[in-house]
Amino acid sequence: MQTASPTSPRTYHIHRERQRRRILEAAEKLFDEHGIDRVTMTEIISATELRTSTIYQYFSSKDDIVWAILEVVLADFSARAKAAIDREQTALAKITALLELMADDLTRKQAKVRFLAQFDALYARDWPAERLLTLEAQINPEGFEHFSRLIREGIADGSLRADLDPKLTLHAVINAVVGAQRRLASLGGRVEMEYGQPIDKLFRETIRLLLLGLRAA
Amino acid sequence: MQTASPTSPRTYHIHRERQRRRILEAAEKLFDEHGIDRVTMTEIISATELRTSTIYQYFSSKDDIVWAILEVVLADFSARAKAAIDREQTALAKITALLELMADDLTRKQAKVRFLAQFDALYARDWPAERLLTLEAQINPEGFEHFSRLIREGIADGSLRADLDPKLTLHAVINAVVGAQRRLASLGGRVEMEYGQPIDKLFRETIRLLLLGLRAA
Amino acid sequence: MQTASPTSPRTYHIHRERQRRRILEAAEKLFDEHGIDRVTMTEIISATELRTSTIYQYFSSKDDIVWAILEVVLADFSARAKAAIDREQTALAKITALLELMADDLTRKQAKVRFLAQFDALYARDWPAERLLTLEAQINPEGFEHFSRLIREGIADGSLRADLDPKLTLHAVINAVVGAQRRLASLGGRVEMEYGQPIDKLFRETIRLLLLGLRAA
Amino acid sequence: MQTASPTSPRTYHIHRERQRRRILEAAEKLFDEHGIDRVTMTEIISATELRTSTIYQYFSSKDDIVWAILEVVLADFSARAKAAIDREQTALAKITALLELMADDLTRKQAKVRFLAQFDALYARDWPAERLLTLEAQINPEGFEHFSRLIREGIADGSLRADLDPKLTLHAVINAVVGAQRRLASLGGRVEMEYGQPIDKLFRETIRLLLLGLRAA
DNA sequence: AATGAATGAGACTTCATTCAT
DNA sequence: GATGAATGAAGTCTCATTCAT
Repeated sequence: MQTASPTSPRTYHIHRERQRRRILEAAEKLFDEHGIDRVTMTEIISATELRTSTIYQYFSSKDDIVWAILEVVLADFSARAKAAIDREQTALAKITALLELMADDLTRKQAKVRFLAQFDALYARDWPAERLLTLEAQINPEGFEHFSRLIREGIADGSLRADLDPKLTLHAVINAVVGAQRRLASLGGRVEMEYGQPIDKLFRETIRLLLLGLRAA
Repeated sequence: MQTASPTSPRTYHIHRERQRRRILEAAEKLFDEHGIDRVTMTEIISATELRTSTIYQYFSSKDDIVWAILEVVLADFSARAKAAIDREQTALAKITALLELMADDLTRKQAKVRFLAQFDALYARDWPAERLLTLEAQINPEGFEHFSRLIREGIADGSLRADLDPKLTLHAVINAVVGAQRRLASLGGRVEMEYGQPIDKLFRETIRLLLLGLRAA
Repeated sequence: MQTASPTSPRTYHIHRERQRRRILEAAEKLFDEHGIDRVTMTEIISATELRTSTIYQYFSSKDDIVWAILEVVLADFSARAKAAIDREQTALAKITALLELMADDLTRKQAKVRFLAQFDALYARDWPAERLLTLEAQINPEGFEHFSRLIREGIADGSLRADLDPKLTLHAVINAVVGAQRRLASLGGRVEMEYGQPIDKLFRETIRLLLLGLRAA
Repeated sequence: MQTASPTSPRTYHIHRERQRRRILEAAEKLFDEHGIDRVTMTEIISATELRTSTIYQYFSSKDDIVWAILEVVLADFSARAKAAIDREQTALAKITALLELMADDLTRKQAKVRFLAQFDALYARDWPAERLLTLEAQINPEGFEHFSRLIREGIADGSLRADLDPKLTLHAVINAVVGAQRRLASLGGRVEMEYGQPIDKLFRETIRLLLLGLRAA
């Protein structure tokens, strides 16, 4: 697919950016439909209407594409999470807002959650852990420090139980919620078949119980 | 690789069973070390010291091997779960026992949990959901009926909060706990790196919070 | 499939013969359904309810089975052909009877004709021509001598054109008729689709024209 | 095997076409020497001096190659047949020309005839009949209509017997002639051994008799 | 006579990626 | 920047047959 040949450096840049995005979108769609590891470069290429070798001018490998998508998805979530948290006052309200955001995403952006689930599974053994840490640090420079602080604030403001461990509790909650959310997104219709309950009801019940567990008596 | 030649029909059967198990064990080990989808038949074959064609006399495909392992793992867990639950009296105690069993498995049988995590991820899009349902039905004929009953009993015996939904709550808990457990097993050392906390502490904290959420006030 | 263990030599023989026939029948059915070369030993074996290695006690190879079937089919046809020819007086009537027998077989024993077609195709490059010649000599010791004689008789009795070549004509006719018959049997429904005419009408028209060509004016 | 590197789009196309033909020729030669089904991809590949994966850039499967050869062979024959027929005036002369063309092919292009014979035999049960019909329609859009017309013309111009059936006769003749021709090509030397007559004499005698049968008295 | 187990020798493809222009 | 051609390296599975009992 020939695009009008660009002339100025400015046009070059715009063109390149558009192509890049086109590739990413095609890949994301395919990843969601068939699973990351079951999508071949050839498929991405034909969905993009570029030629095989052209794509390698934009991304140096299939992994590169996956990571580029991850970056976008994580950055987007992180920004929204920050906004949601900042809108609230008490620590409990902040945590609640965060978890509710995840519930919304499960309903409204299920494909993206599924992508993250696949990413975890596939890459759990492959990457040097640093690569993800670097990416996270870059997106969310504060890191997990934030969590400890939130728990301490909550104990202080009386919204959370006093016996929680600042360095542990919120990590445990996040892990469980992320695990639950991604499992539901991955299994999709299968869970509903097995459990006889819609995905979002299940997830919201999980959140409710965890918050009950966190809340000061 | 010639094994001592069997003679009677009885011996035949024993021999066959032993070979089968040998294959399964080799495969399981490899799956755990490199990930189900990254293990090739060729690798399984050379780990088994059987010839290619011999393996196919026992299992008709790689998938077949995966499902056979799944069956063993699920059956084993199911039996232990039943035993653990039966030892307890109140509903809360039963649920606690179940979750604690999962914590034990995470510590002591991490490889198996990781296998299950990979299975879910890989097969989420592949299998006809029925295949798993059939397998589960066969292993645990009672199915999820049990969960509803447990919640009802717990409300009755005063060990659980009165506002729980028998058809929903325990399913949500199980999904969250399974999601958390498998995520921890999959990510392994990476979680510790990221969260600065050992896997089992994180998981036990998750359980503690959920039980707090379930418990009658 | 265990058959009551035979005791006397007599019983042995009967048993062996029955097994042999069972194998042959199963194979012939499969050959017709899927094509000789597409049927595997495994399929024949499971159709027979014998064990893999048992079959090799009866036939030393797949080829062996094919040839054994061929023998039966050819012998049967040869016997009927001889009978049909002997019933007639003039050479033309004898030839007509022979061709009509082939038309009957095309209609009533299409599967067998198809088998012969496949045999020709498959074995055209494989066997030492002698093997077939030997078989034919054994079934029909007179061989193609017969044909020359028939033409000569026909010229003498005035039923055939005088300008026919005893050493050539009937061979040409037989080749054409066999070619036509087997082609129709192989292509089956496809010919009807392509030509819009039923198989046996096509074949009988072929015969009619050839006989018109042979007949004295 | 690197071929002189192409440059312009024009050159690319020529290069591609040449490679394609090279593959087809190598395959056809092998098919003729050993039989379609006994030739493996590996053999075709090493005959072509291309790498495995390169071949698959040109043809997606062995079947694909077979069909591509078929297309060429049929198109070539069809063109020559049309030319031969168009050169003649009476229907009988046209039919004679067609049959004589087939006799020439049997002598001069025996390998191609053998290919067709094998194709029929091998694919008789496999293809969706439509695939061949489509191919034929594309090569010879007029189809079998032509045959009916020829017979009608011949009856009108007095060159053919009046009692022929326009919808049947020529189809029957073609089937017989094709059957005879392919059988002779397939069995090759074997026929001569069995019948003591050279292939082309046998075939020409067949034609002569059929034409005698068709001709007005 | 029957049979369980084993296997050598391949068959057909697939896929991410690179090179040269 | 775009692209046509090429490819190394695997990967999964099949099948007729034999051997030892």
